[in-house]
Amino acid sequence: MPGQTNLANDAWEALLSAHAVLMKQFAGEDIWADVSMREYDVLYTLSKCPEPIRLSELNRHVLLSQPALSRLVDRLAERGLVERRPDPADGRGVRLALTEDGRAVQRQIGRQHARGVARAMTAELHPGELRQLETICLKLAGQPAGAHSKSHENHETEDIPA
Amino acid sequence: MPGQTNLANDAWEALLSAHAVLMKQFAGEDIWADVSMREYDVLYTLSKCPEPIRLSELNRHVLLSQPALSRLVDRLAERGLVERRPDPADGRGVRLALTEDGRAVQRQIGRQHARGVARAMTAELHPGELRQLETICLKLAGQPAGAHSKSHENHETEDIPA
DNA sequence: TGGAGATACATGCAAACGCATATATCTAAC
DNA sequence: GTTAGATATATGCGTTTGCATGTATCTCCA
Repeated sequence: MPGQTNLANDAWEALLSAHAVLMKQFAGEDIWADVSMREYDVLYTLSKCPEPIRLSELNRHVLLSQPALSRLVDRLAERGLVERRPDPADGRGVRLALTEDGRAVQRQIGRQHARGVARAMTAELHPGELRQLETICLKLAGQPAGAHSKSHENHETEDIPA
Repeated sequence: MPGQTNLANDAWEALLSAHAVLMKQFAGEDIWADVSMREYDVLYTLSKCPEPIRLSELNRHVLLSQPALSRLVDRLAERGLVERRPDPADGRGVRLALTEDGRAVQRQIGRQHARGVARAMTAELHPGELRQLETICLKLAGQPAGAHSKSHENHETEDIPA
């Protein structure tokens, strides 16, 4: 069934292309003086966790090798944006959470970044397409749309992905 | 209109998430011994160009800084996979193309990678969704679906994105 | 024509990355 | 209770990245 194959590969290429174009656009946003996009990605992920999470869990959401993430978190901790403490339940593990500063920084950058994201996305897509895109991508990410595992329902205008 | 904003940001987050999950999956594919994924991305892009292209043009398709791409191409050239020659029409520029070796390597890796891509994408999405995804992502990438600028119509099972 | 500014690519250098591996802890089987 | 193997994170090290900037060429207008 090479038809399916081409269809799938064309879709993946398009996704990759959209990702690259938008990332470049966002990278040019001039709001990354204090915190790089990768660092923001970590801060954002942490901001969505109701409780401290493990490094390995964080690593599932961030496209970095485990050592690279470990050291990135180091730097954020040294800057006082993230708190890293041993896990009482597992001596090997660490538990990571935003500090107050970290949360403040995430919100501040996030607010600005969200405008850029909304601008870029709504410029090309109408609401129906945005919903289609979300649904499809959630499937690809392995968390089908119905599965809103916990919180995250309808914050103000909070919540801004990287 | 914060409704649109949330919609847009949720869609972007989903796209980001899908990208990360799939990239990790593909990275684990065990076909990247000779050529890294980033290098393959360059080889693939070049493979789709009917004629040599400029570094700056290539850079529009690859998520790397200009100096990083310049050096990545250097390495590929040293390995004999890419040919880099001055542009007769513009003394500042270079023109890049795959060598025969480069084309062979791209095809070889691409063939295997394409299977992984097809497997991952078709596992979660049906053909209609694949088409929707492609259409939407092409809009985001700024090359609306109708605009198939040149070749690229219906090769065998050729054509495998990174 | 000539010179200011823009553009294309390359290079110096510090920071960040990935791979391999070390270390510590946990788990489970005996 | 030991011990073998798995898991979570950290560290050494060579490679790659990005930023700032350098060099060469092009463009355009006075």
